[in-house]
Amino acid sequence: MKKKKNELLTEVELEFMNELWALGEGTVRDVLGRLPEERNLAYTSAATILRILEQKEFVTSRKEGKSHVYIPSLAKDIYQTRSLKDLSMKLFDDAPASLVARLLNDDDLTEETLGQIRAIVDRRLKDDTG
Amino acid sequence: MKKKKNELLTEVELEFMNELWALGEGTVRDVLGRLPEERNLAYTSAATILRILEQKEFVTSRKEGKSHVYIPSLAKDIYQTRSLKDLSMKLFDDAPASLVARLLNDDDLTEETLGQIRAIVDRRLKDDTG
DNA sequence: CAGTAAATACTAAGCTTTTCGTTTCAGGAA
DNA sequence: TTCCTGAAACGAAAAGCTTAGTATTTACTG
Repeated sequence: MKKKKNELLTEVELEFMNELWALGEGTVRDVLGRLPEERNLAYTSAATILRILEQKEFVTSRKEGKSHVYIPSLAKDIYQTRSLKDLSMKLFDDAPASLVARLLNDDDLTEETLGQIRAIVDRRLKDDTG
Repeated sequence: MKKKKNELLTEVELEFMNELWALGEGTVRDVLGRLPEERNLAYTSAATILRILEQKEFVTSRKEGKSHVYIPSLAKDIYQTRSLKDLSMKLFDDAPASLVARLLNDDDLTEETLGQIRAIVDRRLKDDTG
């Protein structure tokens, strides 16, 4: 009886969702138009991806003229949380703190980013205790 | 001339690497023995995965008696950093701070985890300035 | 050496993902 | 209505992932 739906997007699905999230909603042509020049994906391929996304219920669509307009049915922030949980589980022994530790260890982090992160943590702690 | 190697592990590859990282090194049987009861994977399947990992150069092996002992050639922390960079890039507009923000927004976080995260950030800032 | 048990190598089937060609369909123009 | 255009639906090829069966090799035992 375990339905065990796979709730994670594939690589290409994520690529498309990112464009839809940025657009709010859009047709096949809208999304295709946002992909980088060198992507060179056939129109029918893009249409297929969106149809699959709809089938998997990551987006819905409505008819407008002769086109379909696709709308994300999953908010980006929800999906971000889901992905982080998945990564934390699979690669950080389910310990979000060690994920943060690893992130902060990265030498490529700029001072600015570090400052932002501190601010975020501070704010969260303030909200919590005050 | 772009080599564009795919440096990310697949789902099952990661499952196996996790066991090898925990073990330090191990044979097919060692890894298989660490998988959960209900996984029920054939010995030959496990052997295939490890062979693939070796082929993709995520592990090396040495012969010991009649078995192969597999050794990670990629450290877990390196791979953690790589994965975080990938996720940050693909889902957080390349802004690690927004990744942290999302992580901290998660209601499931315990007080303890929050405290740990603050400590980690504090420590990192101290190291940096002092 | 021959026999046996355990491990590896080989091969392939069955999925899923990614891509796109062909066909079908709907709406507007002649 | 018939023709044309742009879009969607369908089907399927190509590639990669997961699983496992069969064949072969290896190392020990008598």
